[in-house]
Amino acid sequence: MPITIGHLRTACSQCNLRELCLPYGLSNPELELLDEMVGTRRKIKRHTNLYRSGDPFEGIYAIRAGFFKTDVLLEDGRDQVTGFQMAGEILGLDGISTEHHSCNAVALEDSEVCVIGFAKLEELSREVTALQHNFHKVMSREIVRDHGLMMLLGTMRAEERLAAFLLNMSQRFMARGYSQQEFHLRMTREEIGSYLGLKLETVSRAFSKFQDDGYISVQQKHIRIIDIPGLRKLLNHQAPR
Amino acid sequence: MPITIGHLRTACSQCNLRELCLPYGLSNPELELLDEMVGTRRKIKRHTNLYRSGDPFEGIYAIRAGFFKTDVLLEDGRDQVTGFQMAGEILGLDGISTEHHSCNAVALEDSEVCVIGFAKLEELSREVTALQHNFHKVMSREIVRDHGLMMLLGTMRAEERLAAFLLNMSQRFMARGYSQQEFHLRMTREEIGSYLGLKLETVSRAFSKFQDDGYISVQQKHIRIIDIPGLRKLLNHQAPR
DNA sequence: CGGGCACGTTGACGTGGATCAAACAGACGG
DNA sequence: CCGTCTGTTTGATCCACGTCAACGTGCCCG
Repeated sequence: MPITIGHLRTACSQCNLRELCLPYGLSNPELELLDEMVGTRRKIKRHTNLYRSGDPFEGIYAIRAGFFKTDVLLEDGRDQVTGFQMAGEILGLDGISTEHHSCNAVALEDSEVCVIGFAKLEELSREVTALQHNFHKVMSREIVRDHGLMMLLGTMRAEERLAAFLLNMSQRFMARGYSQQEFHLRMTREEIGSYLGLKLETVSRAFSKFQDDGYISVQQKHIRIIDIPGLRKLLNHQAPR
Repeated sequence: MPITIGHLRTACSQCNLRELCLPYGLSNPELELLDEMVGTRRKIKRHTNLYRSGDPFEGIYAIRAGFFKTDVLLEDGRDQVTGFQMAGEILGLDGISTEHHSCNAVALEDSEVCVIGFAKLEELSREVTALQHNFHKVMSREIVRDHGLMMLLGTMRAEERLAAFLLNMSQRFMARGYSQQEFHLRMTREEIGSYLGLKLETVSRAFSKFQDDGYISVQQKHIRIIDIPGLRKLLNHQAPR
C-alpha cells in the first residue's frame, strides 16, 4: 500500500481551514490544546485507500487538502458511492459505532489528512466544551446530509439528481473560496452515477442535455455553470415521479 | 397540538431497555446520574408529531414505548420517509447541527419518549466517559444505517428492497424480545414505499409475490415470515440492476 | 509521434416500476 | 346493519432509465 506517513506536527491554529473544520470557534488557548491532540498528517496518493471497510477504527481524519470518495460494497460486487469529501471535511465517523470502518475511503487526487486519534478526541472534548459541541455538530451534519441524499435517491428523477449534485459541488467549492461557476470534477461519470443511483450513460446524457439547454458548459471533467438559478428551478419544479 | 406532557421522573436504572439505549454498560452510580439528567417522559398520541422540521432543537428523545417514523419534505410536496424507529432508539439527532430539526418525527402508534435535554447530555457526558462513548456510538450507528439505506435506494431492485426491509424489521423485533417471524407493521404501504423509494402499488405487488413464492404470509399489516434464509438469498443473489 | 487505454458520448432498444384505474376489505360511526 | 372512508390489491398501459453496442477523445508511455 503506497501510503506515505509524514510525521509532521500539525497546527490547527495555523490552518486556513479552521473555520470549516473542528477548530471552528475555539479560543486561542483551546486551539493550542487541539494542536497537541492532532497527531500527524498523512499523505494519500491518488487512487489509494485512506481506510477500507473492515479496518479497525483508530481515529477520524480531517482533510487538509485533496478530494475523497467513500463507498460501500455488497458481497455480490455492487457498490455505492456514499459521498465525496473535500478539504475541511471529516472522514471516518462510520467507524465509531463498531470500532471497525464500514466503508472505504479513497483519494481521488493526491491528498493530505490530519489524523485525530479518537481516544484523544474524546478526552479533549471532555475538557473543551466548544470542541465537544463542534464534534457533535459535525456528526449531526453528516446525518442531515444523508437524509438529503435519501430524498434525492428516493424521489428525484435523473436530471434533478444531477442538478442537485452540481449545485452542491458549486456551493461547497464556493465555501472554500473557489469559483462557484467553474470547477474541475475529480470523479468519473461512473462514480457520479453510483453516488446518484444512476448509470454512467444516464449521467452523461444529462450533462449533454444541460449543455444543450444552456445551463452549463461541459468539457470532460471541467464544468462551467452558466445558469445557477435555472438549475435551482429544475430541482424544485420538475414534475414528480 | 394534542401532546400530553407527563411530569413523571424517569429511571434509566429501572428501564428494561437500558441494554439497547444510552445507558448501555454504565455502572450503578453512573446510572443514577443519568436518572437525574433524563427530565421527563412525554406521551405522543398516534399520528401526532414529536417534533417538526424547523422546530428549535432542545434535546433528543429515547423511545420508551411505541413506534415512530421520520420524514423530510421538499417544497413541491414530495416527501421521503427516512426511517422507522422503535423502543430503545434515539430520535432528534438531526437537530444538533443547526439547532433546528430538519425532519419530522411522527408517532405511528401511541408512544412514550424520555426527553433528554441536550445541554445536560453534553454536560454529563463530560463527566461520564461511558455515556460520552455510547452517545458517539449512537450517532455513528445512525450514519452507518444511512449508508445502508443509500445502498438500498441506489442499487437494489424492488423485491430486494422489500426483503431487506422485512429482514431488518424482523431483526429489530427480535432484539427487543419479540418474535422474529411474526409481527405487526405499524406503517402503511405508502410509508413503506416512501422509505424504500417505491410506489405503494409496487410494495403491494412485492408482498403478494413473496406470499405466492412462499417466503411470507401477509394479512394486511400482519406479517409472518416463513423462510428467512430464502429472503436473505433474494437480497444477495438477485441479478444486478 | 503513434498506439493503446481508460473514459466519455451517443444511438437503438428493452424493461422494471410508475401511472391510471377499478374493485375490494376492514374500521368506524350513526 | 349499512354507508363511508382509508388503505390495499390487482390489472393494463406507459415511459424513464437501464442495457448493449459503437464510436470519439484526451492522455500516457514507449
